Amino acid sequence: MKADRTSLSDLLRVSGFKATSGRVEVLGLFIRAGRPLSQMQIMEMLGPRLDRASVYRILSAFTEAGLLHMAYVDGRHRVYELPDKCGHSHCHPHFSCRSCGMTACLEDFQVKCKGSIGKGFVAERQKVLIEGLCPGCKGK
Amino acid sequence: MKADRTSLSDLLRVSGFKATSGRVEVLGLFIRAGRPLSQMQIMEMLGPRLDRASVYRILSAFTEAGLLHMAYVDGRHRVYELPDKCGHSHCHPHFSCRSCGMTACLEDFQVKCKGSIGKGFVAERQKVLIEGLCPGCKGK
DNA sequence: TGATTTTTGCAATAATGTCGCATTTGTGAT
DNA sequence: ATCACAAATGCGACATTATTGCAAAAATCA
Ligand SMILES: [Mn+2]
Ligand SMILES: [Mn+2]
Ligand SMILES: [Zn+2]
Ligand SMILES: [Zn+2]
Repeated sequence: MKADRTSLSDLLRVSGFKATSGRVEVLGLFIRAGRPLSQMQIMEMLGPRLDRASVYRILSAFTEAGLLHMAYVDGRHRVYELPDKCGHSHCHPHFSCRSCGMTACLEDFQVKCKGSIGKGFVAERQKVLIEGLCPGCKGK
Repeated sequence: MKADRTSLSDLLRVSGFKATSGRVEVLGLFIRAGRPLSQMQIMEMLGPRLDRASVYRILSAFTEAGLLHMAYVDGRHRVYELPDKCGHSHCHPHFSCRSCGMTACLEDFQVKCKGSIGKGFVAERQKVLIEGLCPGCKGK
């Protein structure tokens, strides 16, 4: 995925957005990071160049437009990511380290659901989170 | 599970707690409800008999002691439940209706994870949430 | 009952997210 | 390049959820 300013601006306009500098920066962050990001992390990376409210509005707008997914909720933080690894009904699983808080996408991890969910229920999406220890925290 | 006041008090003391009236009431609510509950729901059920801060403290203390689990996060609400349907490494899946917000425990639903989670990672717990429509909301 | 320790209520504070509104910015037409 | 218009932003106020300090109250045990 190209991440230069022009490509980002084009992508934004194709998605129906004005290519404002804030939106270009936030989208670029996600593309360069290649991992889930929360509003707080984005603020830390961007510094005071973008207002808190604007970041929230950008994340909501991007999510509504399908440019981002809400990957999972980490404590009180909502964590977003590019949806390139997700299908319509299946957002891929994530891993979260209980020691350092590090998170990762489990792209090659398969989750099979067995059994009926119940009479009359319609399942549309599944969210799977694996908690444990990351390699860095494993050896204590 | 017996839910009379004496049994509840004994259970609390066995778990290392003083059997205060607030704790007896909260634990009794969970046992009688048989479903996940949030702090807000507890407050609504108990009325002004117990302070907000006390409910938060009771939920945290119960969870730390293993008397409760945090079942899942619903928007901004943390939802707790008795851990009687959960094993050490496997908290059973839950269902959440995207229309009415109704939630349910999927006790008979099995989730099989296939594939390695990755070199060096240690998986300790899995959290699975199925989103969709409940029977009441299914027919529109 | 009285001594001891824990828990509670209350109010203050924190953390996260939302909203209204004046100002600024991006865009497309001139 | 400039202009006009719609859309987005910054800012401050507000909302909601959760946490903390501390004096008062309650539970436990001798
Ligand atoms: Mn992911
Ligand atoms: Mn459950
Ligand atoms: Zn770690
Ligand atoms: Zn429903």
